Amino acid sequence: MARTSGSHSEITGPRILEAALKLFAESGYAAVSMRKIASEVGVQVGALYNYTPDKQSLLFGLMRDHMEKLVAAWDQETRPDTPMARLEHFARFHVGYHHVRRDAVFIAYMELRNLTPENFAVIEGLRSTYEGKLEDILEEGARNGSFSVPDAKIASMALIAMLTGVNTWFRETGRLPLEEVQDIYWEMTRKAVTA
Amino acid sequence: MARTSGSHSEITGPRILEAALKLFAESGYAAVSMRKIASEVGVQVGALYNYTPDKQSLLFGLMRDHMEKLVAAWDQETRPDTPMARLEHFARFHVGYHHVRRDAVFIAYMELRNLTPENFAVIEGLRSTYEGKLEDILEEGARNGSFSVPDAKIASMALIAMLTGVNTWFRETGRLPLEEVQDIYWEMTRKAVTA
DNA sequence: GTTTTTTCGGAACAATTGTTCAATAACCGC
DNA sequence: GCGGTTATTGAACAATTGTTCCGAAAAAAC
Repeated sequence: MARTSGSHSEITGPRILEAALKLFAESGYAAVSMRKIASEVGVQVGALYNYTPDKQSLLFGLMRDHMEKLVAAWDQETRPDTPMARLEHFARFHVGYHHVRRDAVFIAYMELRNLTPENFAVIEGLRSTYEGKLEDILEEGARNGSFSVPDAKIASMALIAMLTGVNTWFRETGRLPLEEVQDIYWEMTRKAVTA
Repeated sequence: MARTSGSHSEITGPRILEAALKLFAESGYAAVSMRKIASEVGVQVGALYNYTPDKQSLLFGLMRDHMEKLVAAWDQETRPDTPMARLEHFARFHVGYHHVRRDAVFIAYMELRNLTPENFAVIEGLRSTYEGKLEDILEEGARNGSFSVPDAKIASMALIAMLTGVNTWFRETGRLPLEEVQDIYWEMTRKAVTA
């Protein structure tokens, strides 16, 4: 056989990315073979190489895409007037955005080791950019007296770790709806940075 | 050749565990071959199987050992009188203990996916046990009015995520000594759970 | 309807994987 | 220094890995 009936790059391409995202998140980059990805898509291994030069690019593409969209999404959010309101917006945005993109978030945090040094630097830069958004909010709030943070950089890392942690346990079928979880985490966030 | 001069199971055994710990932490379980571990120890692959039945047991043994020691170490700590003092002790202990065992902590959090279901259940149980220690403190403090936490379970997960996050960025050569970092994180922890 | 382009199957490649095992040399109690 | 025990080598195994490539079939262009 050769080209299959109904095959289209606009269909197969995204399906490969979806499959890779899902499988990398489930089992980890190194544990997922190109054949497993192909099988998930319903295609032979060779076909994957019409869409990616190699496995590493597949991973890097997914991670870069996620991080760029994350930064862009935050930049497009409304910007409330006060640091306090901006921090609340950030906390809720972070939890919500990360929740609906569990797999991509998981990969972006877990597969850094499997990136080549150059690719790692790119992702790390994007992560640093995003983290800087929170750091800026904390610094503004510290300056105008809204917050009490001795070190905005450390505080931003601490808060992001806490907020991102929601993904490790929250399930939509669980005890609480996401909105209540966001309320709780925002409350802890607010108290942690105020006097 | 056969047995090498100076070889001893009391020496090789621990060295294999050290090498596996280091390499798993560096590159991830799936990306580390048994040959790489052997090479790090300075031995041939076959020799590893005098010390572990298979690769999975090597990983599981490292993770279980770490988690059991973590729980035991906390149980042996002094138990201050008030929930507030106990929480402070926990925050500082957690950051300190995790810092000096970076590799084991990293593996215990990153390689859960590579455990068989039975092994996963064991590790998950130990993690839950440890987390329960913090949850208990928060609940006691909530009952006697020291803390203001609407949900001790969620709060404990949030705090552990925040505290564990220190490991992702703290380096001893960095700007601050660990003691100051512990001060900052304890301050955020305290404020996050008080009214 | 013919030609060009797009997309994929299927086989092949060398390299690497986890694991087993017989042979053998070093160690150690006597 | 002899004999049993312990620890390791080195080769071998089948299975799987990422990647390449050619031919062929479907789709698109004309």
